[in-house]
Amino acid sequence: MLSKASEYAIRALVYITIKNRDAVRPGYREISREIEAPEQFTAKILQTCVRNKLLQSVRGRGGGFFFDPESKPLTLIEIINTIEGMSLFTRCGIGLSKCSDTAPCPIHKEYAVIRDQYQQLTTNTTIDNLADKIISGEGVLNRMFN
Amino acid sequence: MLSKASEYAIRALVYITIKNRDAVRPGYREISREIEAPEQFTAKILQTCVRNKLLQSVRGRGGGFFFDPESKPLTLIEIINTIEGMSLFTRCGIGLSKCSDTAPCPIHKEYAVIRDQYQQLTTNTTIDNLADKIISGEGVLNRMFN
DNA sequence: GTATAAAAAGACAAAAAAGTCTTTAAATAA
DNA sequence: TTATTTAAAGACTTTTTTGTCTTTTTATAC
Repeated sequence: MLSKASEYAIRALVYITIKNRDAVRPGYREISREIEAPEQFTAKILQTCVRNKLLQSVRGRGGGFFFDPESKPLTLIEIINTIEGMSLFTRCGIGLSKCSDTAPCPIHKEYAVIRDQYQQLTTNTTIDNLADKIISGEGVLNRMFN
Repeated sequence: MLSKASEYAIRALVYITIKNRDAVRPGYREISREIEAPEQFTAKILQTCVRNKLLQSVRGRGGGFFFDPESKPLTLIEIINTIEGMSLFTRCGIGLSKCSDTAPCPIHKEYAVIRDQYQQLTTNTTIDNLADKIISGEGVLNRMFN
Protein backbone atom coordinates (compact mmCIF):
# COMPACT_ATOMS: atom_id res chain seq x y z
CA MET A 1 0.00 0.00 0.00
CA LEU A 2 1.28 3.43 -0.89
CA SER A 3 2.16 5.98 1.78
CA LYS A 4 -0.21 8.93 2.09
CA ALA A 5 2.57 11.13 0.76
CA SER A 6 2.73 9.08 -2.46
CA GLU A 7 -1.03 9.14 -2.80
CA TYR A 8 -1.16 12.92 -2.36
CA ALA A 9 1.70 13.32 -4.82
CA ILE A 10 -0.06 11.35 -7.53
CA ARG A 11 -3.34 13.18 -7.01
CA ALA A 12 -1.60 16.57 -6.97
CA LEU A 13 0.37 15.88 -10.13
CA VAL A 14 -2.74 14.70 -11.96
CA TYR A 15 -4.49 17.90 -10.91
CA ILE A 16 -1.59 20.04 -12.06
CA THR A 17 -1.56 18.25 -15.42
CA ILE A 18 -5.24 18.90 -15.95
CA LYS A 19 -4.90 22.59 -15.12
CA ASN A 20 -1.77 22.94 -17.23
CA ARG A 21 -3.75 21.75 -20.24
CA ASP A 22 -5.79 24.94 -19.85
CA ALA A 23 -2.53 26.92 -19.53
CA VAL A 24 -3.08 27.43 -15.81
CA ARG A 25 -0.38 26.93 -13.16
CA PRO A 26 -2.12 26.17 -9.89
CA GLY A 27 -0.66 26.93 -6.47
CA TYR A 28 -0.49 24.52 -3.57
CA ARG A 29 -3.46 26.08 -1.80
CA GLU A 30 -5.74 25.39 -4.72
CA ILE A 31 -4.20 21.98 -5.35
CA SER A 32 -4.52 20.76 -1.78
CA ARG A 33 -8.09 22.03 -1.58
CA GLU A 34 -9.11 20.28 -4.79
CA ILE A 35 -7.46 16.93 -4.04
CA GLU A 36 -8.53 17.11 -0.38
CA ALA A 37 -5.06 16.86 1.10
CA PRO A 38 -3.45 18.88 3.93
CA GLU A 39 -2.21 22.19 2.60
CA GLN A 40 1.31 22.44 3.97
CA PHE A 41 1.95 18.75 3.64
CA THR A 42 0.99 18.98 -0.02
CA ALA A 43 3.34 21.94 -0.41
CA LYS A 44 6.19 19.95 1.06
CA ILE A 45 5.53 16.97 -1.20
CA LEU A 46 5.44 19.22 -4.26
CA GLN A 47 8.75 20.77 -3.15
CA THR A 48 10.23 17.28 -3.14
CA CYS A 49 8.96 16.71 -6.66
CA VAL A 50 10.43 20.01 -7.83
CA ARG A 51 13.79 19.31 -6.15
CA ASN A 52 13.85 15.97 -7.95
CA LYS A 53 12.96 17.53 -11.31
CA LEU A 54 9.66 15.72 -11.69
CA LEU A 55 7.93 19.08 -11.71
CA GLN A 56 8.66 22.76 -12.13
CA SER A 57 7.52 25.81 -10.24
CA VAL A 58 7.67 29.58 -10.37
CA ARG A 59 7.58 31.73 -7.28
CA GLY A 60 5.96 35.06 -6.75
CA ARG A 61 2.83 36.63 -8.15
CA GLY A 62 1.08 34.46 -10.69
CA GLY A 63 3.40 31.62 -9.80
CA GLY A 64 2.52 27.98 -9.34
CA PHE A 65 3.36 24.48 -10.42
CA PHE A 66 3.69 23.13 -13.93
CA PHE A 67 5.26 20.47 -16.09
CA ASP A 68 7.83 21.13 -18.76
CA PRO A 69 5.89 20.31 -21.94
CA GLU A 70 9.11 18.93 -23.42
CA SER A 71 9.71 16.36 -20.68
CA LYS A 72 8.81 12.75 -21.21
CA PRO A 73 5.64 11.35 -19.63
CA LEU A 74 5.89 10.90 -15.89
CA THR A 75 5.14 7.38 -14.63
CA LEU A 76 3.63 6.52 -11.28
CA ILE A 77 6.66 4.46 -10.32
CA GLU A 78 8.93 7.48 -10.76
CA ILE A 79 6.76 9.41 -8.34
CA ILE A 80 6.59 6.55 -5.85
CA ASN A 81 10.34 6.10 -6.04
CA THR A 82 10.89 9.81 -5.42
CA ILE A 83 8.54 10.00 -2.44
CA GLU A 84 8.99 6.70 -0.64
CA GLY A 85 11.61 4.66 -2.48
CA MET A 86 11.35 1.23 -4.10
CA SER A 87 10.92 -1.03 -1.07
CA LEU A 88 7.31 -1.75 -2.04
CA PHE A 89 8.64 -3.53 -5.10
CA THR A 90 11.56 -5.31 -3.49
CA ARG A 91 10.43 -6.25 -0.01
CA CYS A 92 9.72 -9.86 0.96
CA GLY A 93 6.06 -10.74 1.43
CA ILE A 94 6.59 -11.80 5.05
CA GLY A 95 9.54 -9.52 5.82
CA LEU A 96 12.50 -11.89 5.58
CA SER A 97 15.66 -9.87 5.11
CA LYS A 98 17.33 -12.46 2.93
CA CYS A 99 14.48 -13.77 0.82
CA SER A 100 15.47 -14.40 -2.79
CA ASP A 101 14.85 -16.73 -5.69
CA THR A 102 17.56 -19.03 -4.36
CA ALA A 103 16.48 -18.86 -0.69
CA PRO A 104 12.78 -18.08 -1.02
CA CYS A 105 10.35 -17.57 1.81
CA PRO A 106 7.44 -20.00 1.62
CA ILE A 107 5.25 -17.52 -0.25
CA HIS A 108 7.96 -15.96 -2.38
CA LYS A 109 6.83 -17.06 -5.83
CA GLU A 110 3.17 -16.27 -5.45
CA TYR A 111 3.84 -12.90 -3.82
CA ALA A 112 6.45 -11.93 -6.39
CA VAL A 113 3.92 -12.42 -9.18
CA ILE A 114 1.53 -9.92 -7.63
CA ARG A 115 4.24 -7.48 -6.61
CA ASP A 116 5.62 -7.54 -10.15
CA GLN A 117 2.20 -6.91 -11.61
CA TYR A 118 1.89 -3.85 -9.43
CA GLN A 119 5.31 -2.71 -10.53
CA GLN A 120 4.26 -3.16 -14.15
CA LEU A 121 1.10 -1.19 -13.57
CA THR A 122 2.93 1.72 -12.00
CA THR A 123 5.62 1.57 -14.67
CA ASN A 124 3.15 1.61 -17.53
CA THR A 125 0.77 4.18 -16.12
CA THR A 126 1.57 7.86 -16.55
CA ILE A 127 0.13 10.93 -14.92
CA ASP A 128 -1.15 11.90 -18.36
CA ASN A 129 -3.02 8.58 -18.61
CA LEU A 130 -4.79 9.38 -15.36
CA ALA A 131 -5.51 12.95 -16.39
CA ASP A 132 -7.02 11.67 -19.64
CA LYS A 133 -9.38 9.43 -17.70
CA ILE A 134 -10.52 12.28 -15.52
CA ILE A 135 -11.16 14.52 -18.48
CA SER A 136 -13.01 11.85 -20.43
CA GLY A 137 -15.18 11.19 -17.41
CA GLU A 138 -13.98 7.61 -17.03
CA GLY A 139 -12.50 8.44 -13.66
CA VAL A 140 -12.92 10.89 -10.83
CA LEU A 141 -10.29 12.76 -8.81
CA ASN A 142 -12.51 14.20 -6.17
CA ARG A 143 -14.35 17.34 -7.06
CA MET A 144 -15.64 17.82 -10.55
CA PHE A 145 -13.81 19.78 -13.15
CA ASN A 146 -15.21 22.30 -15.58
CA MET B 1 2.58 -3.98 2.05
CA LEU B 2 2.00 -5.73 5.35
CA SER B 3 2.84 -4.07 8.64
CA LYS B 4 5.83 -5.52 10.49
CA ALA B 5 3.43 -6.78 13.12
CA SER B 6 1.57 -8.87 10.50
CA GLU B 7 4.84 -10.17 9.08
CA TYR B 8 6.08 -11.21 12.52
CA ALA B 9 2.72 -12.82 13.26
CA ILE B 10 2.81 -14.97 10.14
CA ARG B 11 6.40 -16.04 10.71
CA ALA B 12 5.74 -16.81 14.38
CA LEU B 13 2.63 -18.86 13.65
CA VAL B 14 4.43 -20.86 10.97
CA TYR B 15 7.22 -21.56 13.45
CA ILE B 16 4.75 -22.64 16.12
CA THR B 17 3.03 -24.96 13.64
CA ILE B 18 6.29 -26.64 12.74
CA LYS B 19 7.26 -27.17 16.37
CA ASN B 20 3.76 -28.37 17.28
CA ARG B 21 4.12 -31.13 14.70
CA ASP B 22 6.90 -32.49 16.89
CA ALA B 23 4.63 -32.09 19.92
CA VAL B 24 6.61 -29.11 21.18
CA ARG B 25 5.03 -25.87 22.42
CA PRO B 26 7.58 -23.11 21.97
CA GLY B 27 7.71 -19.95 24.09
CA TYR B 28 8.01 -16.43 22.77
CA ARG B 29 11.71 -16.20 23.57
CA GLU B 30 12.51 -19.15 21.33
CA ILE B 31 10.03 -18.05 18.69
CA SER B 32 11.32 -14.50 18.44
CA ARG B 33 14.91 -15.71 18.32
CA GLU B 34 14.20 -18.18 15.53
CA ILE B 35 12.13 -15.84 13.36
CA GLU B 36 14.47 -12.92 14.08
CA ALA B 37 11.86 -10.60 15.52
CA PRO B 38 11.98 -8.41 18.65
CA GLU B 39 11.22 -10.49 21.71
CA GLN B 40 8.64 -8.44 23.58
CA PHE B 41 7.01 -7.22 20.43
CA THR B 42 6.57 -10.82 19.32
CA ALA B 43 5.09 -11.66 22.72
CA LYS B 44 2.56 -8.89 22.36
CA ILE B 45 1.57 -9.96 18.86
CA LEU B 46 1.10 -13.53 20.03
CA GLN B 47 -1.04 -12.28 22.91
CA THR B 48 -3.27 -10.59 20.36
CA CYS B 49 -3.56 -13.86 18.46
CA VAL B 50 -4.47 -15.74 21.63
CA ARG B 51 -7.03 -13.12 22.67
CA ASN B 52 -8.60 -13.47 19.24
CA LYS B 53 -8.64 -17.27 19.41
CA LEU B 54 -6.31 -17.80 16.50
CA LEU B 55 -3.90 -19.51 18.85
CA GLN B 56 -3.76 -21.05 22.30
CA SER B 57 -1.24 -20.79 25.09
CA VAL B 58 -0.46 -22.27 28.47
CA ARG B 59 1.36 -20.34 31.16
CA GLY B 60 3.88 -21.53 33.66
CA ARG B 61 6.54 -24.17 33.54
CA GLY B 62 6.59 -26.09 30.32
CA GLY B 63 4.09 -23.64 28.86
CA GLY B 64 4.12 -22.08 25.44
CA PHE B 65 2.05 -21.53 22.33
CA PHE B 66 0.13 -24.09 20.32
CA PHE B 67 -2.75 -24.62 17.95
CA ASP B 68 -5.85 -26.58 18.78
CA PRO B 69 -5.50 -29.61 16.50
CA GLU B 70 -9.29 -29.58 16.05
CA SER B 71 -9.46 -26.04 14.70
CA LYS B 72 -9.77 -25.40 10.99
CA PRO B 73 -6.74 -24.29 9.02
CA LEU B 74 -5.71 -20.72 9.70
CA THR B 75 -5.48 -18.49 6.62
CA LEU B 76 -3.12 -15.55 6.19
CA ILE B 77 -6.01 -13.16 5.72
CA GLU B 78 -7.41 -14.08 9.14
CA ILE B 79 -4.09 -13.20 10.69
CA ILE B 80 -3.77 -9.96 8.76
CA ASN B 81 -7.31 -8.99 9.68
CA THR B 82 -6.61 -9.67 13.34
CA ILE B 83 -3.38 -7.71 13.44
CA GLU B 84 -3.98 -4.73 11.14
CA GLY B 85 -7.51 -4.97 9.81
CA MET B 86 -8.76 -5.18 6.22
CA SER B 87 -7.84 -1.75 4.86
CA LEU B 88 -5.16 -3.29 2.65
CA PHE B 89 -7.93 -5.02 0.72
CA THR B 90 -10.41 -2.16 0.63
CA ARG B 91 -8.36 1.01 0.30
CA CYS B 92 -8.29 3.04 -2.91
CA GLY B 93 -5.07 2.86 -4.92
CA ILE B 94 -4.51 6.61 -4.67
CA GLY B 95 -6.27 7.19 -1.36
CA LEU B 96 -9.62 8.62 -2.44
CA SER B 97 -12.08 8.27 0.39
CA LYS B 98 -15.04 7.71 -1.89
CA CYS B 99 -13.60 5.58 -4.66
CA SER B 100 -15.96 2.87 -5.83
CA ASP B 101 -17.09 0.99 -8.91
CA THR B 102 -19.62 3.74 -9.61
CA ALA B 103 -17.26 6.67 -8.87
CA PRO B 104 -13.87 5.12 -9.62
CA CYS B 105 -10.53 6.82 -9.30
CA PRO B 106 -8.60 6.83 -12.59
CA ILE B 107 -6.71 3.66 -11.68
CA HIS B 108 -9.51 1.88 -9.87
CA LYS B 109 -10.06 -1.07 -12.17
CA GLU B 110 -6.43 -1.97 -12.72
CA TYR B 111 -5.57 -1.60 -9.04
CA ALA B 112 -8.60 -3.58 -7.91
CA VAL B 113 -7.49 -6.54 -10.01
CA ILE B 114 -4.14 -6.71 -8.24
CA ARG B 115 -5.56 -6.02 -4.80
CA ASP B 116 -8.12 -8.79 -5.29
CA GLN B 117 -5.42 -11.21 -6.39
CA TYR B 118 -3.56 -10.49 -3.19
CA GLN B 119 -6.72 -11.01 -1.21
CA GLN B 120 -7.24 -14.34 -2.98
CA LEU B 121 -3.68 -15.39 -2.22
CA THR B 122 -3.99 -14.59 1.48
CA THR B 123 -7.41 -16.22 1.61
CA ASN B 124 -6.26 -19.43 -0.03
CA THR B 125 -2.94 -19.74 1.77
CA THR B 126 -2.87 -21.29 5.22
CA ILE B 127 -0.19 -21.35 7.87
CA ASP B 128 -0.05 -25.12 7.34
CA ASN B 129 0.66 -24.60 3.64
CA LEU B 130 3.65 -22.44 4.56
CA ALA B 131 4.84 -24.89 7.22
CA ASP B 132 4.67 -27.70 4.65
CA LYS B 133 6.92 -25.76 2.32
CA ILE B 134 9.47 -25.15 5.03
CA ILE B 135 9.53 -28.80 6.00
CA SER B 136 9.77 -30.02 2.41
CA GLY B 137 12.67 -27.64 1.83
CA GLU B 138 10.79 -25.66 -0.83
CA GLY B 139 10.94 -22.58 1.37
CA VAL B 140 12.96 -21.06 4.15
CA LEU B 141 11.83 -19.28 7.30
CA ASN B 142 15.14 -18.02 8.47
CA ARG B 143 17.28 -20.43 10.35
CA MET B 144 17.29 -24.05 9.35
CA PHE B 145 15.18 -26.65 11.12
CA ASN B 146 16.22 -30.08 12.19
C1' DG C 1 11.17 51.17 -5.39
C1' DT C 2 7.38 49.18 -2.59
C1' DA C 3 3.65 46.18 -1.75
C1' DT C 4 1.91 41.81 -2.68
C1' DA C 5 1.62 37.07 -3.81
C1' DA C 6 3.59 33.05 -4.41
C1' DA C 7 6.99 28.89 -3.45
C1' DA C 8 11.00 27.34 -0.41
C1' DA C 9 12.85 26.14 3.82
C1' DG C 10 13.20 24.58 8.20
C1' DA C 11 11.75 24.09 12.88
C1' DC C 12 8.18 22.18 15.33
C1' DA C 13 4.02 19.08 16.74
C1' DA C 14 0.87 15.21 16.58
C1' DA C 15 -0.30 10.61 15.47
C1' DA C 16 0.77 6.01 14.39
C1' DA C 17 3.73 2.16 14.35
C1' DA C 18 7.30 -0.30 16.39
C1' DG C 19 9.58 -1.71 20.25
C1' DT C 20 10.91 -2.08 25.57
C1' DC C 21 10.46 -2.50 30.56
C1' DT C 22 8.31 -3.88 34.70
C1' DT C 23 4.91 -6.10 37.21
C1' DT C 24 1.31 -9.63 37.69
C1' DA C 25 -0.88 -14.12 37.06
C1' DA C 26 -0.74 -18.94 36.38
C1' DA C 27 1.18 -23.39 35.97
C1' DT C 28 4.52 -26.92 37.29
C1' DA C 29 8.38 -29.08 39.67
C1' DA C 30 10.69 -29.76 43.71
C1' DT D 1 4.40 -24.90 50.24
C1' DT D 2 7.88 -22.59 47.77
C1' DA D 3 10.77 -21.60 43.92
C1' DT D 4 10.81 -21.37 39.18
C1' DT D 5 9.19 -20.72 34.69
C1' DT D 6 6.21 -19.11 31.60
C1' DA D 7 2.47 -15.98 29.38
C1' DA D 8 -0.41 -11.65 30.25
C1' DA D 9 -0.86 -6.98 30.99
C1' DG D 10 0.02 -2.38 30.85
C1' DA D 11 2.86 1.63 31.13
C1' DC D 12 6.39 3.58 28.80
C1' DT D 13 9.84 4.90 24.99
C1' DT D 14 11.52 5.37 20.32
C1' DT D 15 11.04 5.86 15.53
C1' DT D 16 8.55 6.93 11.51
C1' DT D 17 5.01 9.13 9.23
C1' DT D 18 1.99 12.74 8.87
C1' DG D 19 0.96 17.29 9.45
C1' DT D 20 1.59 22.53 10.99
C1' DC D 21 3.68 27.04 11.79
C1' DT D 22 6.79 30.68 10.85
C1' DT D 23 10.17 32.88 8.29
C1' DT D 24 12.68 33.63 4.01
C1' DT D 25 13.20 34.08 -0.87
C1' DT D 26 11.64 35.35 -5.38
C1' DA D 27 8.77 37.11 -8.85
C1' DT D 28 5.25 40.34 -10.36
C1' DA D 29 2.12 44.38 -10.17
C1' DC D 30 1.57 48.92 -9.08
